[in-house]
Amino acid sequence: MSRRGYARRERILAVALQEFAENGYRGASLARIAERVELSQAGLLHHFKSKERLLVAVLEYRDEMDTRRFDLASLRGAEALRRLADVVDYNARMPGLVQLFSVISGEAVTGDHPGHAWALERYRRLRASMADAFRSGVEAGEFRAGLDAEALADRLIAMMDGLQTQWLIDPEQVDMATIFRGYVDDLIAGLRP
Amino acid sequence: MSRRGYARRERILAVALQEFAENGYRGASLARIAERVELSQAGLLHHFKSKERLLVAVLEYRDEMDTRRFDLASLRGAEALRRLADVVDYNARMPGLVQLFSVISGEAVTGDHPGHAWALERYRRLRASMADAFRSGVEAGEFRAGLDAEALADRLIAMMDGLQTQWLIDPEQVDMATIFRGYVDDLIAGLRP
DNA sequence: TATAACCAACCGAATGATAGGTATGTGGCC
DNA sequence: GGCCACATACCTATCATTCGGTTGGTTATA
Repeated sequence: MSRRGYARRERILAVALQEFAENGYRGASLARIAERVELSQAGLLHHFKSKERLLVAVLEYRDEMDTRRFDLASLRGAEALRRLADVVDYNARMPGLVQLFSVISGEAVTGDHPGHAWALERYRRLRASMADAFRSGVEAGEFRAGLDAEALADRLIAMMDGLQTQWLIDPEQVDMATIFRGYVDDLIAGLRP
Repeated sequence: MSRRGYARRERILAVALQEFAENGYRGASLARIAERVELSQAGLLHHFKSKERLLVAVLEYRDEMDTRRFDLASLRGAEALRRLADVVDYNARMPGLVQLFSVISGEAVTGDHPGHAWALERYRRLRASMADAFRSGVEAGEFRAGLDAEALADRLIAMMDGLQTQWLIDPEQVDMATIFRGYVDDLIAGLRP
């Protein structure tokens, strides 16, 4: 891939991210994306062979950015939870990213959706990572023994994602970042041995 | 409206609910809904003048069923929270209803979506209702004074909705009802004066 | 009781827009 | 010269919606 081609792909991914976030997978149109990148539709499909592949590429692109910015898996105990609250803080300043995630994972509950595999994988990875954090917190004496790490991880993820949806629908009423941090703080306090 | 017409409308609403749940608003097609109701597309549009109106009718239809089944607003304190856990129990046996809600509120984060007003209204009503429950719990001496009723309500709704999405995407790993009840029980225990 | 008027409940066909995707060609950079 | 990065042109499918009708039953009137 040439330098020019590479730059174009980045452009396409950025625009497609916005369009998918705005309209969902089904609602987004290749024609509109192409127009915004100043390309013909066929030209767009030269870079990504189908709409489905474009979505997958966008999701991977987003995941890659996230992983680079926050290395959650390497943290343990309360520190991991606080870092997750940092992620939410960051997201609160990036409504586009949150909206992409929210719209796509809403659509992707259907098994045949092209984003389904991604959503499933993301949940499992995040759940495993947070469950580890709870367990390592126990080992470190930070959290009381006997906690249900998987259930706590599920709750944490549900809280994060649920607040995102609420915040997107009603941004004036819902202070996502503050509420999430409040939950995390209460959780840490409640788990002390 | 004739008896026959009324029955037809009910049929349409039931089928449309499934289709919107399956494919979202944008992904659903009037042609397919009409086909399943054994009606021409024009015949379908005789009963509901546009796709948008059909969606709104479906959402209202679902809300009405819910309201009839669970009268959340009249309950107070811990009782209201436990009743919400009952709702989640019930939902766990009705994946279609949960999916409708999940898909539509995912799509409806965009302001111009025909379900946006519904989603906004639903959040605000539910938040007010649950915040009241927390406050009345304080008055009854069930919960400690000084709690942030609105924030707790937001958390509760986020938890419920977030778990629904997780459950739909990964039903084998996520036991929505149990996890939610666990959260509610912990919450009630943690709020004791 | 017969009939005229009306209306809900449809249907078939057509509309214009838009969808994703393909086949074929071409200009420019390495 | 060869390949990457496109464009033009085109295809078929599907979309929501509209129009102009036809039924069959109900209601009001004479």
